[in-house]
This record gives sequence, C-alpha cells and structure tokens, in this order.
Amino acid sequence: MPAPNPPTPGLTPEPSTPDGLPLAEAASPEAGLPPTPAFSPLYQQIKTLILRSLQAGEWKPGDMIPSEFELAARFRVSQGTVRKAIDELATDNLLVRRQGKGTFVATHAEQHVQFRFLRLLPDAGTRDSQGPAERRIIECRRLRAPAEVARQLSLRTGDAVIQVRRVLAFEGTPAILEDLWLPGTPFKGLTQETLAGDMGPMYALFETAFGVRMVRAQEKLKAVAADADAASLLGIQPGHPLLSVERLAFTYNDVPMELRRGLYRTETRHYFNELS
Amino acid sequence: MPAPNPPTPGLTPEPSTPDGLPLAEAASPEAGLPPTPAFSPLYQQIKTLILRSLQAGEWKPGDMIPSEFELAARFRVSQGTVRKAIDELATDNLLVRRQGKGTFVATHAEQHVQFRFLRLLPDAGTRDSQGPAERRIIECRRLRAPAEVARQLSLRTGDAVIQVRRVLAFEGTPAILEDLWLPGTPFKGLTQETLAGDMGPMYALFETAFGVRMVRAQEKLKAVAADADAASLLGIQPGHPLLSVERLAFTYNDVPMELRRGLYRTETRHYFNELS
DNA sequence: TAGTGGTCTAGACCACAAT
DNA sequence: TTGTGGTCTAGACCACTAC
Repeated sequence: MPAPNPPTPGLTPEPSTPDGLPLAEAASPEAGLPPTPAFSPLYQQIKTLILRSLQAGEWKPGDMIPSEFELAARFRVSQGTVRKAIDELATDNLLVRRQGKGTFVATHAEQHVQFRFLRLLPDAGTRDSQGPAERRIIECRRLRAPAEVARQLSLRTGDAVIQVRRVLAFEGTPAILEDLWLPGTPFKGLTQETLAGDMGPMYALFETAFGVRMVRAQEKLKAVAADADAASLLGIQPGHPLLSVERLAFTYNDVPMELRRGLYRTETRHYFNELS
Repeated sequence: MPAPNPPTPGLTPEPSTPDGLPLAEAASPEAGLPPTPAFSPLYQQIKTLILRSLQAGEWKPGDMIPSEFELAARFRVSQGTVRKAIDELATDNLLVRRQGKGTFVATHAEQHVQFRFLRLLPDAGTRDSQGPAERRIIECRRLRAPAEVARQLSLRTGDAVIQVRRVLAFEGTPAILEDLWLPGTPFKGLTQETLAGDMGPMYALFETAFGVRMVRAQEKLKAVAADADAASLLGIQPGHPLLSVERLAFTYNDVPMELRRGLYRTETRHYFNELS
C-alpha cells in the first residue's frame, strides 16, 4: 500500500553521503521568520545526487550508469521519479539514453557529437563535406595568470595557468587562430607533445587524460580587425575583419575550466546559431 | 478499469479533423516491404493536434488554453499524456505554464521575454542598464523578391515582398543597421507609419497586427567590413569591422516568414551565446 | 529470453493563485 | 474554497538490444 506522500525516502549508505537524505523542506520548520521558499522536489534532489556521483567520478564519460530501477531502489523513490531526474540530465547533455541498452555518461569522444561546441560551418555544403580540420600547435607554455584570465577562471592573479596557441586549417587554408588558458592544477602535465600526438577533439583528450569533462560554455562574439600577428598566422592582410569568439567553458557544477579566444576567418564560413 | 493499452483513443469532433485520430501505426500493417518505422507515441500525436490548434488560431498569443484535464477529455487520453505533450511545447517556447493559473500561448509581448531573439548585450552591465533602443525607420517599401530572398522565404522570384530598413541606437549612438524582408501576402498593409507608431518589440506587432507569431530562428554570423552606406548610417568609417547577422525566422510548422540582415557595431557590445 | 529505456494510465496529494 | 499546474507513486505493456 502506497504511503500517502513524501514517505521521507531513505538512501543506501554512500561514500560521501553518510546519511544525507533528500529533505523535502530545508530549514526552519517552525521559526516563521524568513519565508524560506526552500522547497525542492524529490526528482531535483535525485538529480543533484546523480550529479554528485558524476562529479565524484563514480561513473566516467562513456560509462553506463545503473538502470532506472536500480537507482530507484538506491534512492528509495519510484522509478518515475528517477526517470524525471535523468530526463533533465539528458536534456542538459550530461547523460545519453539509449533504448534497450541503458543510460550513459555523455562524452566528447563520440563520433556523433564531435565538435559540439564548434559552430563554424562552411557556407556551402555540410561540416563533413570538407575534410577534418588540420591542427598546428604554435605554442604551449606555463605562466602566471594575468588578472583578467585569473578572474574568469576563478583563480588568483599569478596562479599557474597553461596557455596554448594553435591554428586550425581546412584544406590547407588557415581558418581559426585560438588561444586557450587552462588552470595549471587540473591540467598538470599537459605539454605540446600531448596535444600534438592526439587525434580527435581536444575536449575528448581532456576527459581521458585529465578527467575534466566540459559540460557547457558561453561565448561572446565581436567583429574585430586582424592585427599583424593574427594576420600573419592566418594568411590575411592586417585590418581584415575577423570574428572574435571568447569562450568560457565549464565542468560540472559550473566550475570554469577553460578560457578560449578564437579568431575566425569568415569569408567562406559562418558561425551558426539556433534561436528559440 | 484501464483497457490494456493503446485503447485506440478517440477524439471529440473537431472542425478540421473530421475523425482523424491518433493512429499508433501508419501504413502497411501487413505488406512487409518497407520496414516502416512509422510509429509515433500518443503524446507526440497530441502535441501535433495542439500545434494544429495553435496554427489555426483557435488560441491566440497570450490566451489561456484549456486545462490539462479538459484536453485529456477532448483527446480521450490520460492527463499525464497531455501533460507530456504540453511539456515539450513549453520547452520549445510555444506555450508557457503558470502554476495555479493555467497554460498560455507564448507571445513576444511579455515584458519578460522581450527581445528574446536579440543577442547583442553591453560588455559591461546588463541589457537593462542601458536605456531602451531608439528606433528609426529608414525606409519601408514593396518590391519584387530577388532570387535569393525568394529562395530563403520559400517564395517565387518576383513575388511581392516588403523591405524594411531601420537603425537602432543606444543612448544616441547608432549600434545596429537592419534590413528585413517580409512576404507580401501575410504582411499586406504594413507601412512605415505602422512601424513608426508602434512601441514594443516588432515581433509583438507582427502578432497583433498580422497574426504572425515567430517561433524560432536561425542566424549566420560573419565579420565584415563596413561599406560606405553602412558606415554613414552607423556613424563609423568605411572598412570598420561589423558583425553581420543573417537571420531566418519561422512561424509554426517551420514556415519561413522573415529574412533579416543586421550589421552590429561591437566596440562596446557583444553577441552572447550559450552552448550546451 | 531477459534487461533496458519508452509510453500510458489512474489516482493521490501538494503548491499556487484567484475568489 | 475551487481550479490550475506540479509532484509522486504503482503497475502494465511496448520497443529495442543483446544473448
């Protein structure tokens, strides 16, 4: 017989969650001072717990997570509730459902979603109608974070960061010049050789080599004129219009993990965006 | 007593749907030739029916639609199934749910979602920290569609279209030069006076004056150099880098209804985008 | 055949808004 | 108090995948 409702569900003992249980209410069950709107639906709390396991690395990118029924038993809720939690995580591209197989931790290594964050497309044809991007690492060095870089990466000025500069070309024509800044600690050991010896998306390498999964990003676009440096690397005249794309990418929990500044040539390509 | 499953639900007589009923299967129940994957879940079919009512104008932007239970009765399905259909329509920004009140047809007239499609933000501060955009209509004329415009709007070359050119300024400084092309038939009667006399978002005007609701759009961005014309209207030097934003906007059912080409000044503003 | 996600139902109760 | 959407449950059956 179903208990009325919220049966104050329990949770099987977890490493980092001694007892921690989804609480329907937050604080102040009586003290009516702050009109605490602190109420969170069960499925949201389940979502948080799953997210915590993802962060903790309990399931790695590409792994299959436990079935909906297993998770339901573990969290002591119904399958439908787990389902709704997973639904939202799948919508956020953190998990991928595959009917008949299971639910998997999303990864940048899949063929299907490669370059999910690269929005530069050829004006004619599809992304695949041109060959793969040719990559050339210009430099890769450790340095102390300038103030602005530190601010955006939530570091302190002077903390160690790694800077990478590279050029991407399509069919021999340079198209993108990128500068990346990565926090030194999580990316300790990253060298030019690591990058050069790798095929596939850089974010896939970050997952396998450093356990850092990029989950979302925000970009700020401007039109700028090429300076001498950029012009020379991209094979254009100084003053030529370029699309400047400044990206801040985040891992789980909205932790910033990469600052990237790209300069795109857009004579035969464009940045594509869907609005809804 | 619940019938096993799909109880082949019925539908109350509808104007444009004499009997048409959600069919679980499509064609060829026996002819095993094409491995027709034509199967559509009930909630998808309900979604289509609701969409049809939206297109037909049964409920207009801002209207409240019938409650979930009413729709469930009308379509002869359970409330949960209607719920899932509405969920998806709400995710697509076609409907807006308001707890305790009802579900409403989304509109561009709401304060909250104004300029939903305008992604140009000030580098410092928020969108609201600057005054509202000042609008100046440069011209508004009827003409025969050039080939490229016709193609994108799914018209025939030479069909009547309306072209609008305007400049948007912030605090006295011109920031955006836009050219719009609209199909002549749905927008019959649109004049410079109509546009000039109107406050509020242009897409809100389109809803109230022409019954055209823009649902989604796609944009292609490039960096370009200002020509003499644009330079003069935007108060910059020719050759100055500008962000070119070419937008194709759609109503219900993916029907293209507007082609727009904007040139954005990005010295103190940027185009913002979220990736996930 | 077994296991997974996907769909659908029916019913209970909660949260929010208007009356 | 009533009506709306929001949450949660329990159980049935379907569709896809693998063995």
